[in-house]
Amino acid sequence: MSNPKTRDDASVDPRLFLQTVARTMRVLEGFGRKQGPQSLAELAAAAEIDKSAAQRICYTLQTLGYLERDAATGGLRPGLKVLDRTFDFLRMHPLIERAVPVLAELRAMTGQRVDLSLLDDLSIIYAQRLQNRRETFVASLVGRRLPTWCSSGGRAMLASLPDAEVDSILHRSDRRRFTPHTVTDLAAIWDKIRAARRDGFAFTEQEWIMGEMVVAAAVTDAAERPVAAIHIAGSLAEWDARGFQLRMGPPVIEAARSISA
Amino acid sequence: MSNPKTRDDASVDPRLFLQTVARTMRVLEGFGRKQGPQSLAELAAAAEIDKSAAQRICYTLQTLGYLERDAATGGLRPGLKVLDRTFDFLRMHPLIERAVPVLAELRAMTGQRVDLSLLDDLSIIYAQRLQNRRETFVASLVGRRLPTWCSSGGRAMLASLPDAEVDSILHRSDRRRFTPHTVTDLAAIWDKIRAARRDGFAFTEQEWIMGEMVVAAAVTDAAERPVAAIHIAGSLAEWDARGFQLRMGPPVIEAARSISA
DNA sequence: CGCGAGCGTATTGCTATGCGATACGACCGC
DNA sequence: GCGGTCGTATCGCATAGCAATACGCTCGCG
Repeated sequence: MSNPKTRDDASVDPRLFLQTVARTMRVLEGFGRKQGPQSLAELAAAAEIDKSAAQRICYTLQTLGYLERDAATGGLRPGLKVLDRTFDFLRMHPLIERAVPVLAELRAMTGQRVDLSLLDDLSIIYAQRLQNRRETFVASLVGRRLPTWCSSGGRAMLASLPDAEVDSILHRSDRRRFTPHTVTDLAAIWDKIRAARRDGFAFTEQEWIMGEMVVAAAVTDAAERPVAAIHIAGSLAEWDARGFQLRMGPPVIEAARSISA
Repeated sequence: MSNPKTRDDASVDPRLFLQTVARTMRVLEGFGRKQGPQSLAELAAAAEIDKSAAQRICYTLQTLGYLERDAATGGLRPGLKVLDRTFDFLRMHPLIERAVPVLAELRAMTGQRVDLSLLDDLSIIYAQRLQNRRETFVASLVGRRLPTWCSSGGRAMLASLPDAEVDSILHRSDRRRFTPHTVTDLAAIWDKIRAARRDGFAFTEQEWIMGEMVVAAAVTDAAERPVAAIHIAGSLAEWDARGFQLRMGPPVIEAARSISA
């Protein structure tokens, strides 16, 4: 996850870098791996610190509401305060507030599921999701990461990047197969990206979830760099691929354009 | 926000409490107040630390991806990594994963907006939101806080608490008016809570947003304590209050029961 | 046109703060 | 009932973080 926005590890100034802060964040990041509440020892191991340090950090985080004890198991899990930070992130983000009404309108107009994702180098992250009527199985939550190289939004954003950066991302990505339809071949992915450049939107079909297809268009900032993507997802049970692109392509392009800087 | 789960300030053991961690979190909490990216000095002031400390903390958080520089203004705002913590919170929470399919089904069945909120003493926090077709103005995001005393979900959860705790929450709350219909009188609120105990769900009408009414039922844990609430929100333009309660009351009760421990 | 207030950034020596080894009691399963 | 592992508590030491200070920059106001 060596985000270009994130400072490079090599260039960290130890005079300004606070070990305690880094350890604290590593503790909070220890939840990514396993399901269910974690023990103090597990968090210590995940953060690569000893039990004493984990004890002090967890005690403090718990005091502040960023960790909670699970009533059932007695283990630790992220606390409610985390959602306050989520809210701040969404509120302070230059795109989100502008995007929300546009997404809502897009969803009302198309009747499909509409998502907003943000680019973070090798991953995209869902920041908003507006589901459609018949979607009962919503595995995706705010904060979910998907690989840039095989998601529709990711490909749309790649299409707005210079070739060299696309190559860099594709080469650093772990291009494993998620469904039988995932396109993993480099040349084939490049074909898809060129198609997205030509059409103004990317299209993927069952590359992540079977039965699902997605059109997506990139949102760019003032410097014309892609920062986000708008997705429209539909079911193969209701649409054929060609008709879906014809119907959803123009609105998704227009929506993305309208919130670009 | 003195959550009962949060350790009491008085009983903090200074031997285990890390000042640096607390300062770091106070910096991140500095975004709550104002709109738009913050300067280093503003964050320092909000966290009540000097510029040096803020510099070290912000440098570290930025390195780790929890803060970002805003491209336009050069100011600071919460970073993408925040959404990873959101995802962890949602994934690790004992209720959320069980709740999501139930909420989706409820939304499909009723066609209304459906929310899941969590109780945090004087506030409730939205953890999931499934909007309805015609909702174009979605001011509410994940992490949004609403007052417990005047929200439908909050009243439903109050109804599941012993009288003494209800009194405590009501008295510590700032009961200001949000719309002309907000019920601020203590005795009147108690009437509403007793009605919720009788009916199994709470009902509010235009107390937070004009034109909106909400039914909500509490979700309880193994100890029968309220931890969350399911809301169904509808528009006065489409329903009358009585009909809405008759139609939405039973399904919201059933949904809340099905995810209670 | 230039002055100064405010910003972000960089450096330093001091000591309070966080460190990690250690120890204790509780709980569980082999 | 006995190791293993858990969470919790204690303590002296040195290092990690502290606060003061200084520098250059950009605005906005005079």
